[in-house]
Amino acid sequence: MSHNDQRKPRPRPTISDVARLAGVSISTVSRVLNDTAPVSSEVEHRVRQAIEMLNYTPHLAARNLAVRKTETIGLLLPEVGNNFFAPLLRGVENAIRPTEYQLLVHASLRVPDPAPWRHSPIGEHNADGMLVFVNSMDQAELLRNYERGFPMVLLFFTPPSNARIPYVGFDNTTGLCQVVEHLVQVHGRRRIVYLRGPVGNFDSEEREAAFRQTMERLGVPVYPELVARGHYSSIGAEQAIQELLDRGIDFDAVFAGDDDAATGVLAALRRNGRSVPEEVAVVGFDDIPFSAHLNPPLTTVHAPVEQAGYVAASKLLSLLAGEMPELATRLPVELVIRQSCGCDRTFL
Amino acid sequence: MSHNDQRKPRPRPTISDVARLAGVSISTVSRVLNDTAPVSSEVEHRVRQAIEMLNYTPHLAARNLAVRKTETIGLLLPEVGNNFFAPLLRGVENAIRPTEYQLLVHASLRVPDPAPWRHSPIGEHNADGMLVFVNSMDQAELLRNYERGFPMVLLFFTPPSNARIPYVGFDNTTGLCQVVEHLVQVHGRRRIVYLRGPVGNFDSEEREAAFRQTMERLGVPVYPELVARGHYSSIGAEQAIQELLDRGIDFDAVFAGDDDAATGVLAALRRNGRSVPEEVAVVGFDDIPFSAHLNPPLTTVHAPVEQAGYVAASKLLSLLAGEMPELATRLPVELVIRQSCGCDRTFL
DNA sequence: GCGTTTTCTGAAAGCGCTTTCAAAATAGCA
DNA sequence: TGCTATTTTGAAAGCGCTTTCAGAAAACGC
Repeated sequence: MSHNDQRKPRPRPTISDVARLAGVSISTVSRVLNDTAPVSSEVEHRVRQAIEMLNYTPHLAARNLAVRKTETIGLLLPEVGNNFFAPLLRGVENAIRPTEYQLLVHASLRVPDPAPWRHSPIGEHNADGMLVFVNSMDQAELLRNYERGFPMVLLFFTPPSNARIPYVGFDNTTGLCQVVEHLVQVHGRRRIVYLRGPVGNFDSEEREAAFRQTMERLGVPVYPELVARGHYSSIGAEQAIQELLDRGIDFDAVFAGDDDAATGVLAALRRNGRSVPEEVAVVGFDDIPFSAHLNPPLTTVHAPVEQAGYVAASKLLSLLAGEMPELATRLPVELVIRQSCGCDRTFL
Repeated sequence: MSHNDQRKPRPRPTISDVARLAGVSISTVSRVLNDTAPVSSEVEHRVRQAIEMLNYTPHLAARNLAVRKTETIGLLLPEVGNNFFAPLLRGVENAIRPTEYQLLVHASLRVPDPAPWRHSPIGEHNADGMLVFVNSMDQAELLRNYERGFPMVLLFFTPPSNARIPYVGFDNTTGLCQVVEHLVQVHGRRRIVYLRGPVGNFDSEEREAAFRQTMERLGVPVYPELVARGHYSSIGAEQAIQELLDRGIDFDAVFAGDDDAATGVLAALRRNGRSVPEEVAVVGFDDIPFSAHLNPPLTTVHAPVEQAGYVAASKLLSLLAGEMPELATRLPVELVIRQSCGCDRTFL
């Protein structure tokens, strides 16, 4: 109803205003702004003074248009509920900070686009390159961007085989191998439930393959009734476990998929009076900060999320610099043993 | 070293390319793109076809320049380590999604700026308005933007008294009052340690004031040796508690500042063999998802972070629409009682 | 001092789009 | 059919900046 009554909405000064006030041409102002050509110190001083007085800030859109670069890199995420966006972002930020680039973040909810000609909300038109999180962009668009030569790097999934797009992910295979070996070799568990992530999730599928392979190698069967979907979420996992329990299915360990899911597993088990780790051991994946504080402290595999963000952004930066970074990076993960597996490490 | 060998880096098509291919003028193309004026259906069809063929996407910087709007709103954050970044972003995204706006996120590390004329990395020049998180922008710049009439809304802090900038925060006072009352009235605690947040943090100061006030009202003293700084972080709080313990200071409860800090408190206490809640009760603030899974489940006050993001973004949107939203919003918080205070709620 | 470099500066074009403004095409009506 | 009212279209200016190009000024050499 009422008007926005912020005061003095005088129009923002432009480069011409500065030029006029300093008594020079706009070219000169531009030169002192960007230091692209020598300017006599007397003139430079006048210009700086004018800038100061007017409180002038160059208009980025105009600049971008003129130089045909946006100086921003995009980060495309799927639904933002995920607990590891914070560290991921931190990594990206750290890589980007020393540069001129800005970060444009977009969380796509994957709604079908109303305007068919308007492609992704972030792309060639508003970014010089982008970081694509798994499940945030469909394959067709990914390919289209690739064909156009638009710089991208993929986070936590690999590109279609014919596209040479750099990506970074975790060494899921080794991680799973280690945690499973630990469960069966040191704790003698055999009926291990495996909680998958969301359907179509790359990491999830890779982990499952590694799981089956390791189990086979160790000679312990993967019981079909013990693999369920935990959706990498606390409540999803809780329900999955509850259902197994309700169906009277017996198990002595669970790989939760990730740590979020592990908290759900812990909750379900506790509510049903199953002791962890005595009756059932539980392990996660990711090692989010809270894992150490769960009850019992969670044995999990540490995934360097922040580093992933950093590495991905660095790759993109080098792509933008015209270089071709290493295509694939698998960040090493590390088994961190606490107590939920049955080990007796003292806390912290 | 090697070149970026993505193929076919043919230049992106412009509106002129589309016009030429469709055999019309660029004005016409613009019109079908934006539906700003009637276009005969035959022509419209040709244009759409051309757009399709060329896989054309309008260049946003150019468009922004022409219309003098950026269609993006900025979100300025301090260091992104914060655990409630994810829900906050989710709220903001939800509010923004139905609109045309994009979200530009910038985490400022508060480094002194090298180029003095280049103000905030996000501001008038690249956004139509912005959401300013506490501690992410200095007062001078805040005021400067305000004077210019640049739309902003503040998150978790109030503006200088002479600036009518909308803000949203939590009802810290009520929250603190409730949790403190609970501690002293139902659990009879009297020697309560109070862990402050980071220096200069608005919420922290507000909470401390409320704490002192409530204590006074209840007639229980605030012992100076019991107030320390927990920095709203797990390890900060852990150290603070450890130090109190080392100094042999006695206490029977601790208000941790926030839930992150509470996990640190719990860890320190456990490591030193103090039982929670029997010997010392601990409570937090925020109610992050993990709080329910801590050992023991944390009694805390629930702060609707996602809602805060949503409300803040909505306010900004209405500011952008030329309206003046309600200036101050204090989101209600709610005491959630679990077990770390000494209550015996069954889990979940 | 005078021609020649070298340094500094301004005019003007152009980045890709929107948006007047007026002309061209079409429709409406007598 | 002729003339006006209406719809559809294109030319051109302009958004705020960078950058080429060439001219002006200053510095240099002899």
